[in-house]
Amino acid sequence: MIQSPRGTKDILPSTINAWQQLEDTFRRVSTLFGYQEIRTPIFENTEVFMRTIGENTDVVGKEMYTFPDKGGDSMTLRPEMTASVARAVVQHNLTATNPLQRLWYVGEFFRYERPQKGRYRQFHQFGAECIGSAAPEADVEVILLVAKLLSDIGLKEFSLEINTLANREVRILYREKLVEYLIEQKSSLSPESQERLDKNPLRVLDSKHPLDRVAIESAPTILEYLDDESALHFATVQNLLTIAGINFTISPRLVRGLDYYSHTVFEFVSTALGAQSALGGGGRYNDMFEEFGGKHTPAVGFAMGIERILMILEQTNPTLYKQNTPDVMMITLENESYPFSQTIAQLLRNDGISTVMDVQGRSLKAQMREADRLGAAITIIIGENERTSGQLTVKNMKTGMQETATQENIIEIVQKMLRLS
RNA sequence: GCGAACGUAGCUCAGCUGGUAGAGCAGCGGUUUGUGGUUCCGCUGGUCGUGGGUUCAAGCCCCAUCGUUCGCCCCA
Repeated sequence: MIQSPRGTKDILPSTINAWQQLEDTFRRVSTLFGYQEIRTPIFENTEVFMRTIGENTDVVGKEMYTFPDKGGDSMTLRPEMTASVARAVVQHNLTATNPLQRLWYVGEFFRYERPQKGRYRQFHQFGAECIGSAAPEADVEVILLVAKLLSDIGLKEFSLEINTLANREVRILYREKLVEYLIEQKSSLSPESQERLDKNPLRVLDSKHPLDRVAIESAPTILEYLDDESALHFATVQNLLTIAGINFTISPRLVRGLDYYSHTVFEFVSTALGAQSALGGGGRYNDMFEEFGGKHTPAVGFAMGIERILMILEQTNPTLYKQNTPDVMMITLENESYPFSQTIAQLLRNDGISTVMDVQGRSLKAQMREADRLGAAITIIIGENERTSGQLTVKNMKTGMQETATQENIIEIVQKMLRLS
């Protein structure tokens, strides 16, 4: 048997309703905040991600789906969206007509790694980017959007963690200080972290390895090195969040895995998940647009993993998974009645009443059972009697009560019955 | 990429120290012939993940492979 590739999943009709409802919420909340949808290609020139995400990050180092196309160019299935959005904004010079771009997206992404719960090779993210503002108000706007989204989705068990990675000068200075400190402790660090010392020292702070815990606890934090600009930016973010009534904690060790962040970074963490606890996160990236030949454009954005959201909702909100049910099922008793049955079905459908009918020539009992299984609110029985007399039998499946109707008033009768049930 | 566990009917699982497979649910049909969801009865459905090997004999033992799960790494 041919199976779907490792780390990929079919989304079947039994769960599609939850996906559609989530997508509706994404669209609605994004629109509430004035964000507009953007769609970009599923693959890009590999360079798009190499430049922005950082060559020493795991995403680029070992997780990208990269392949040569037939012309010999290196292509990569997108592992995230921010780089693609930045590329598109520069390519179409969107900021020329409106220097502030509020954009959102939802789609599939690809990372080549070992699948486990809540982590797949093809996965789905929702995200938003606020492009063109360096102000802390933009950072907060994005966080408020996420918070509104989570609460509208019905997710309660999460917390917000924030940190600042400051501006470039501070970050470089801090990185030096941190490396100085860590080198003293090098022998007691985990092998992974010893490796990170050269490549991505900030990531050591985020290590969960027990060996690193002691060193991390007493490591200098970036908060001790903030200059006036960075400190003011971070303070304003905190102030605005507080005014908005958003609870948060400051985690000086939150650094995110990608190279492009500066100033505010944040993560929404589920308290209901295991190892894959991060629901979504984001931060400010002020230096990405130059990479694509655009002018300096400060921006802030975030992304959240849909599979993880669904994992939680599956337990807390099972009604999300309810499948769509038809309003009416036509029960057709013999071959001669099918044309009449079909005529009635079309009549109902043209009035916006979802209607199914038997297409297998099954028995009355079987058709009734199917109507029940599909959750049809109403059945309309058509046999020889109805066909010759023009009197239709309309049954309310919940109460079991039956009425008769004619072709002329059938819509009226069905509408009334639907309103009552 | 590393470590561990697990793959038997559509689903959840049983299957003794190796003797060519079973239950519940679901599906289909029936219960006096035009009424579902509850009872009762019957039926369909599996090259036991796949490919090798050991054996008179493999769902069970061995090897490989694919997949899943849980960790590590990292992240959504």
